Amino acid sequence: MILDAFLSMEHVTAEHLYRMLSRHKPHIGLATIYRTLNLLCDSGIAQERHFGSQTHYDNVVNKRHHDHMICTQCGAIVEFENCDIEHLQEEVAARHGFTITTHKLELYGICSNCKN
Amino acid sequence: MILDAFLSMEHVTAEHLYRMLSRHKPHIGLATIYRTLNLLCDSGIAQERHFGSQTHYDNVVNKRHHDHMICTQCGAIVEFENCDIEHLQEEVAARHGFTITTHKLELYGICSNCKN
DNA sequence: AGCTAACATGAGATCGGGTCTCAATATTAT
DNA sequence: ATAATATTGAGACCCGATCTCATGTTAGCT
Repeated sequence: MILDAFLSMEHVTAEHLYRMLSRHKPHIGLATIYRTLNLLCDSGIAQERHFGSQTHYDNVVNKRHHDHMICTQCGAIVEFENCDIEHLQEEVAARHGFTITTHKLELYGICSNCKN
Repeated sequence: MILDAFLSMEHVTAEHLYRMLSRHKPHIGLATIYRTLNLLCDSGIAQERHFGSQTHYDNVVNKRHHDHMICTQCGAIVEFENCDIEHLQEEVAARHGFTITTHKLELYGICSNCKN
């Protein structure tokens, strides 16, 4: 159930899944949701993202590496890829003798919908 | 006292300040440290950074906008500026009709010291 | 100096995400 | 059917950060 619900959306919080699932299964526990989401992360199906106070779990099935734009008004999350940025990051790191293992790039702002 | 201690270093956590200051002032409270750090943030002297589980407070007096590289081994934090990356970010955002208000770019990896 | 109103402090309670525990339940293998 | 193993849910617990409130400190008046 948790896997199905998770796969049906792009980004979700544990709380959100909990609310969704407890409609059909009233005694589901948050612990199980967190446990399952952690399993999904371990298996590479999900990835944790820390945009705000709550952890978002990103469904990365069939997705390549990408970064995020987050609308601070409606919470919309848009994904994007940009090799040029990645390349520049490597360049900066090399200049400091640094070897990158992971990185985090998040753009916060107002999405096109919220401007109108 | 808190301001002086804060200004004497580049990045610090509330806990770290607390341990430093309580050596000379045993009854100092964590609440006061957090309150003061929040004031410094409001006044633009400090900026919060969320690298790990604890909030780091970045002393931004006389600093321009910059991003960070964090060594996952020793915890060293290196600052860098890169206009090209910023520019590409704006480009990506514009392509999605997005107006950036802030962004977060963090490179995690191994610093030159830790490689030896 | 004396008085008061306004503010700052510290100890500990509280909050909020997330994890852990453990008894109960479900699954699997024999 | 039985025993061994794994999963679940309720609630306790953890940790960083914030809030509360009684006490201390400071500033502004006279």
